[in-house]
Amino acid sequence: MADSCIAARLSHFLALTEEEASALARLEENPRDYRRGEMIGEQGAPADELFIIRSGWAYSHISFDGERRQILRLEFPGDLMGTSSIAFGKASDNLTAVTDCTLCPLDRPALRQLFIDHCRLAALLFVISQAERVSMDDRLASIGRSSAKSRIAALLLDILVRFRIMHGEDLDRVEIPMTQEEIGDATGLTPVHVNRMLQELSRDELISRKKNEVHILDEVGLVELAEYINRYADVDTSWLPPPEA
Amino acid sequence: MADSCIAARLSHFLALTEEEASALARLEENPRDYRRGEMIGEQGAPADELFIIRSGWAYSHISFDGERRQILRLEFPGDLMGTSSIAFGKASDNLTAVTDCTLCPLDRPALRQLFIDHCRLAALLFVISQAERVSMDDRLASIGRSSAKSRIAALLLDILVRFRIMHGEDLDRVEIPMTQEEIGDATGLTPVHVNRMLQELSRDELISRKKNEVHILDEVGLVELAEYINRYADVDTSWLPPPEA
DNA sequence: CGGCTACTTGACCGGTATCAATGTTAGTGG
DNA sequence: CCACTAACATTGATACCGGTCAAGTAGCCG
Repeated sequence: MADSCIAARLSHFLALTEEEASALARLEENPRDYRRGEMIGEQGAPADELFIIRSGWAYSHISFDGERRQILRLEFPGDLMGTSSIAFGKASDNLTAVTDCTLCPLDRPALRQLFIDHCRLAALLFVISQAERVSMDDRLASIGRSSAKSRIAALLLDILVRFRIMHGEDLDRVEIPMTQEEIGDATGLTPVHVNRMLQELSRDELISRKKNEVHILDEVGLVELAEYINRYADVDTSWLPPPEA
Repeated sequence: MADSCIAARLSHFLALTEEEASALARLEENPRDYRRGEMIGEQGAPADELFIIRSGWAYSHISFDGERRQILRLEFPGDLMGTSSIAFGKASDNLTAVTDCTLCPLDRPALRQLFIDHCRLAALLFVISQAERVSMDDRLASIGRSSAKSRIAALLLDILVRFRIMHGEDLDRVEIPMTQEEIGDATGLTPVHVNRMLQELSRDELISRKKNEVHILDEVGLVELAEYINRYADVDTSWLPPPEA
């Protein structure tokens, strides 16, 4: 099987059949490249594509009066982006490339076919989307009810934990290619204050930084500070329909 | 057919086949009553039920150290609560009755069977969960990036717009049976500040209040202040798999 | 009537935003 | 290789929004 990002991602939750893996691989036939900072999709534009990230980072965000904006989700290799446009004809958010990245567009008919042919994968996508929703719940709680320092800690942990899905459990450092302004847009803070909080986290010896790389020194301390709950650890796939053989 | 809450809800989005409707009807169990303030489900508890609200208000919330908490979603009649427990064995949030209310519990194992037998319904649930996610996106943006007054305005508008679905488009006043502390838990504010902002909205003649009833005086002004986007436009289900019959 | 609970009001404080200046790094063209 | 530039990161000074604390008021229900 040619390397399919989405298959690699899903197989962390479930042992895929040969059939399923190749159906997924077929979704990724026409990769498209975007440059750092390039806008992939725009709020309000008619959208009948989803994207699977093959490489690079992207994020979805809502912007207000042109200045303020809120980053909603960071999207990593293997993630399925733009799923909100499944429910609406129009995109509800902007998609922007954080780094140069390669995406595999996938149109709604293809997804539909997947739902028909591979119910088990459909159910798995549903489960994953619930997990994402729960993690949005946690972000809402974090932004609504905790301090700037805790929010930054929560963001860092979320990135770390999600990277571990692809890179192994002993990962303790991540290259974060976002500007501090972007981190602020994700956490609801100003860039200046992001900077100060990162410094405080370093001073508290919870993390250390070199260039864009963040090294997690005291994960337990960070988890406590952020009141972080790792939701991906609890995903339950035992109830899914059986493989179709 | 005895009135099935969930079939009624889903048929707002899609014409159900006879087969599908009766499969849904089989999921239903006896309605259950809860009193104002009663906890319906608890964070971390094993959860194998979903609920459809037949009457009353409820909300889901996460609580932290016992004091602080964040209300995630307000749930009104017709809403499906507890879907995150489909993906996890355990509830990720608390469910509490705002008013006395009547709920229809749905059996989770039976819902699993539904995924196997009726992929189209599974896809529909997927779509609905995406729509909910988009509305969470808006709340995240509101809480992350706007002022206290705007957040209150956004909450009021959201309640109003969702009530209109059931009570008609010319509705301009809503009875809100929440305490100001609960409004604070929904918007990430303290009860004291909620009070001040409500008074400011009144002083600005955007709303007026009598007891718990809020009268929307200047909807355009509120929408502008909150930068509110009404997402409850038609959900697009045109791409779903065809009925199986 | 008393004792809740929720709402209201005022005084004050602190965390975060804002504004502004400086330092640092990467890229670009000569 | 260096000068120039443009982002981005860092630092400091100050302002303000919303939090905290505390006291008082108004309903409501026994």
